[in-house]
Amino acid sequence: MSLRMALLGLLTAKGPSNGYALTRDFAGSLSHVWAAQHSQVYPELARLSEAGLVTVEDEGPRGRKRYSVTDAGREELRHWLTEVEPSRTVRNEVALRAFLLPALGPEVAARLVRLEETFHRQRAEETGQLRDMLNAADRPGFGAYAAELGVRVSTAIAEWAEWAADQLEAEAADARTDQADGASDTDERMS
Amino acid sequence: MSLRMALLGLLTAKGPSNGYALTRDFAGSLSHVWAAQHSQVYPELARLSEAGLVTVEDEGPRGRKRYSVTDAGREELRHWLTEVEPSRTVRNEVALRAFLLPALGPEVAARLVRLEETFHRQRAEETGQLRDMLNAADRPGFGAYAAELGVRVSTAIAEWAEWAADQLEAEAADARTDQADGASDTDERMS
DNA sequence: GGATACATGTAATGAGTTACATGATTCC
DNA sequence: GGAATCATGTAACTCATTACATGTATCC
Repeated sequence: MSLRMALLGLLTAKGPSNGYALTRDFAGSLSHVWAAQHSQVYPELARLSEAGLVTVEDEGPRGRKRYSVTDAGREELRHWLTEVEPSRTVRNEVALRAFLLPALGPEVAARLVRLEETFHRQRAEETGQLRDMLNAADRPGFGAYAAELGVRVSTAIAEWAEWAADQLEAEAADARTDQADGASDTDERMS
Repeated sequence: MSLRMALLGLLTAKGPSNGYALTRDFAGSLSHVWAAQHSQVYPELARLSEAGLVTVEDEGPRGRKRYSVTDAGREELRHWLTEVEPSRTVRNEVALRAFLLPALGPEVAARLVRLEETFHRQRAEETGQLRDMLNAADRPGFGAYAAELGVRVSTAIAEWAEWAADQLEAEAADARTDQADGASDTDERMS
């Protein structure tokens, strides 16, 4: 359902477009929000068309199809946004890895988390630039709220990673001094 | 792959367990990290067992099977955490809805975003309590890092929602005064 | 004895990924 | 003429959801 709505939304936001361009949008400005490959986009556009939520305006150069939203499509999007309870199911690999971290020794874990920090600092930076571009554009609004959200979430993750790495390094230091003291309640964790 | 690793990780963290209990973990402490239903858990445990990454320790009361991780399973988890590049594909319905917000009028959008704020403030609160419980437990570590991440991310989303709602309400107020002034470049957005 | 929680599975369907396949235009 | 990009599709497979199906122990 979400992909369907993403497509309706993109076509509402940008006006008529084709599958190829929409796929690029998923790889670009939408990439921190929703992912989709062309192999998913084309069939879904066909289904939307069959359902009367979009229409093929015309066929251009290399078999290119310009889709645009119909009134029914706009209504469907509005309905989904306002009436349908958001799905809150989370499936976040970064968080899963965070959960599993203690299965590793604190030193290895700290190193991994530092990498995570770098990645998310960078993502926050990039998304911030995107947001600034969107705000400067002629038609802000679309994408700008999502970009702001992206910046805030990436920053929060980066800060968590920094905190976690500090914790883990302290833990590693403790373990070392304990060992030096000959205190040996043997550590069962994997190294 | 992630579900597989989540199961290996849970069994590493908690020691031997059965499919029913593991499914409850996904609904509980793991619910803000990774989702899985029992219909996914049981077959995956069977596959893990066949691959020699877990073993059935014994069969209890109502056909209950106690699984525990093997050395091969522990090594597989370690390998995945340290050597396999994390998948960064994002599919976040909250963010998608944020992206699509401007397809609605600012007043309706503001109302929706306020609901979002409430939800995430609550989630942050709950996850914070979970984190405190985990930190007080005899074997902290597992889950505690993920819970801290959850608190920070939920808080960031709640703050974004507050900010966005303020923005949208200001926009709505602007639109009203414009209209009162008779300035009518007609608004094409859906209400 | 009846309700509830424990416990495990399968089947059908839908969503998403990767790989295969093809062809047209444009840029150099 | 060759490479890159534009453009659209399908097929096989994996992952995930919802619904179906069944039976056991425990609590009251």
